Amino acid sequence: MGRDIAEALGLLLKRSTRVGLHRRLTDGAGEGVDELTYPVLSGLARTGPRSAADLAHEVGLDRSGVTRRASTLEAAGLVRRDPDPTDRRATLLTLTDEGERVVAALRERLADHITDSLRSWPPDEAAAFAAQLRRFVAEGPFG
Amino acid sequence: MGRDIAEALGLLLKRSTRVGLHRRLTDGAGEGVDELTYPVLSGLARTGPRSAADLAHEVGLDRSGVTRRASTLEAAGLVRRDPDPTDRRATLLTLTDEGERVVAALRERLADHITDSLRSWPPDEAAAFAAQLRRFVAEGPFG
DNA sequence: AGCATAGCGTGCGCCGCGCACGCATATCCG
DNA sequence: CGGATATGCGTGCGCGGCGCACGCTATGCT
Repeated sequence: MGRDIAEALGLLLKRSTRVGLHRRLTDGAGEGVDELTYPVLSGLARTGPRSAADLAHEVGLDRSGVTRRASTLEAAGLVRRDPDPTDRRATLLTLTDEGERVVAALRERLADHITDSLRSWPPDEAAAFAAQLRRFVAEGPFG
Repeated sequence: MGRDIAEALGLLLKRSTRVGLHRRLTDGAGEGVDELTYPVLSGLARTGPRSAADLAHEVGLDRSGVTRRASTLEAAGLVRRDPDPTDRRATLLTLTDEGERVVAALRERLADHITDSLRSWPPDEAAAFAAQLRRFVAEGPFG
């Protein structure tokens, strides 16, 4: 039964890599945001202002990569570099209002997409599935 | 509610990219198989012998990439290049017995991993979740 | 004060990837 | 039946992202 999940997961991932989901999601989403910068943007929205090193660990990328992507986003006006008030070495990456708006729009777009694909499901089943998926991810094998 | 799924999916994907899941899965799995070659191996196991072009479309990669990865796997003795009997231009990529064994072992390893992480779930809930996940992927927004 | 440590940005080298070319074969059409 | 076009394959090339390491600044500990 774990085998069923593994198989479904495999298929899901096959279509959801950077070149799949993130590329399609961010296609035509404006200046500076693409399949590479999106994870940074999204991670930042998820946890609020964070240091580059923190974000790097979160995204599973090298710190330098996060820095560079953040610079792209900064140039596009979606991310701001604020000095950390408690540590003058650190700079906190923060979403600008525009950045917040963009990421919110993208998330809504994805959510709509998913909701739409669940149109034919009984509502209670869909809700149960959502809850279980959340739980699976939270407890899941990829913690 | 699609929003819940989207969020969970985002978290899931964040940890399941090539550098995450596939890397950890194939770590120490033997010569020639790593996070890059695994998708080729796995896709081949899923659909049987196929041409490189077909596989490329399946994996969402350029044909040249598939060719190169297949060469790696061939050198490791996991994949064989058979001439297509119906078309002398084409070469069918085929898993060797050793290749079958390796991919089976990897899948079992992943399945065990997942099953293990569902230990605390009521069995019927887990089964229902597996079925729903399969359905979601089949009908899903990333067809 | 002084040394070890942590955070940041940047230059460098590696490597995967997409593009395009050349070659072999197959198919189509006159 | 034969030339033209199309398809499949492997490979060379250039681009670009990424990890590593360096230099710099700031911090903390003794």
